[in-house]
Amino acid sequence: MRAASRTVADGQNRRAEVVAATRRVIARDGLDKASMRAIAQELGCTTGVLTHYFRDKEAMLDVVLAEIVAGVDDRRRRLLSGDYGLADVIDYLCDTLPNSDDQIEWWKAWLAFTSASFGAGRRGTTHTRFYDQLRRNWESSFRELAARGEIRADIDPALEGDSLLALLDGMGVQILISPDKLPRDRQRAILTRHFSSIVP
Amino acid sequence: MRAASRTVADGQNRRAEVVAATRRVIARDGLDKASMRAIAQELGCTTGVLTHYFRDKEAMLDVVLAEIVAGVDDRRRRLLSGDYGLADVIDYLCDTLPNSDDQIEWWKAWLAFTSASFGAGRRGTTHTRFYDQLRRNWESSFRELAARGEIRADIDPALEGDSLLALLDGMGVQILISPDKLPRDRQRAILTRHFSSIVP
DNA sequence: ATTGCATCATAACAGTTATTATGTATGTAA
DNA sequence: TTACATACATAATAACTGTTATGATGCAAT
Repeated sequence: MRAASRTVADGQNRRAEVVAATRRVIARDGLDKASMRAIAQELGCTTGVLTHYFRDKEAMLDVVLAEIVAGVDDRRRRLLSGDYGLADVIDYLCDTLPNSDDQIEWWKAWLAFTSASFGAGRRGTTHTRFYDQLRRNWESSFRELAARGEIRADIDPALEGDSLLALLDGMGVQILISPDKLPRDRQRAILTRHFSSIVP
Repeated sequence: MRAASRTVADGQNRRAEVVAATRRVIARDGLDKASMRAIAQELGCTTGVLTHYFRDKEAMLDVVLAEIVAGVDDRRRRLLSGDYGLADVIDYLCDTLPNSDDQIEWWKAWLAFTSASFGAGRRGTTHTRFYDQLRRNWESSFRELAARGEIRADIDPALEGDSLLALLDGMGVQILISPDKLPRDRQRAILTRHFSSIVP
């Protein structure tokens, strides 16, 4: 009945709409409040839609988590296009941090999965592998920056990657908890201070 | 009946036992799995004990959260006794990070509360106030270190506090996710690098 | 026209949740 | 002993959880 109000080819997007609604509820109300009925209500339908496009609730959450990871990759690929300096990295980091509504949603959902992954075993590996990948990516980026003379040549790329990853994660959490204590210019100051020891 | 196997004056400690069991279950199985029955089973009793000493489940969780905050304060007070240098701060930070079984439990529980506090509003203020306090504490510590000549005199104490707080939080999360990627010596390396720009 | 498939709604199911009320020992004080 | 509060266990309750089965609707092809 209500399907008549939808356009055709919606079936393709319908699945993505479910995922988006799921992520929205998780970010707004928390992972524990993200029940099938709550997600369905967020989308404006019944749970029949969810069960039609996904076998399990777990399958839904897996896709949400996968999209978060893919989103980080996408933004990072945009940074790496062409020659980028330390200033570009700082700009990229500020865009990645939970400043915009979009990023706040991503970060909250990601953090919800993170704390939930401690108990469970299956989704925990997703986190370790994702962070391993981020570590390797940053390491190679710092190696590249050092080779191009953007930063000092005697730095330890792996150590720089680990340090930045930790700082970034911590800043994200702090911003989510009290955004007004850590506005954009404050973030830039922290990042600039962090990189002050590796500028040539 | 089973109360006969307990000693007298237990009534005083019994409440603390409930809190400890609650924290244990949260750290091991996650906040969502920490049901009244699960906590009671962890303690080896029924939910009657829990309802006897606490009005709500929420009241229990509040005490758990308060104990975590108090634990951080206790450890910090031990650091501030007497003259402490930058090396002492690094030692303290390594002890605070989730390296020991105790600290792992504290950190996991804290992180569970953190991600859960985004949706709810009541417990969220606990987080913001706690972090504000940490921020102020670190700021004054850095000011003191600068006055004593342990670190450079031209640093920004508030910025140093914010930076360290973020880095510390991030390192804690990273260690919980993949402890073998961030062992103790690696942690020390990151902290040493972090402080390299403020040594005299 | 009819068959069939995709897309949902509805309802029932068993399980789990926190909360509450009630019962039952045990110890203490009068 | 009697009276009473402490310290639990037990059980019932209503609400909520994910999953599943069953229908209903509309479109597309035969």
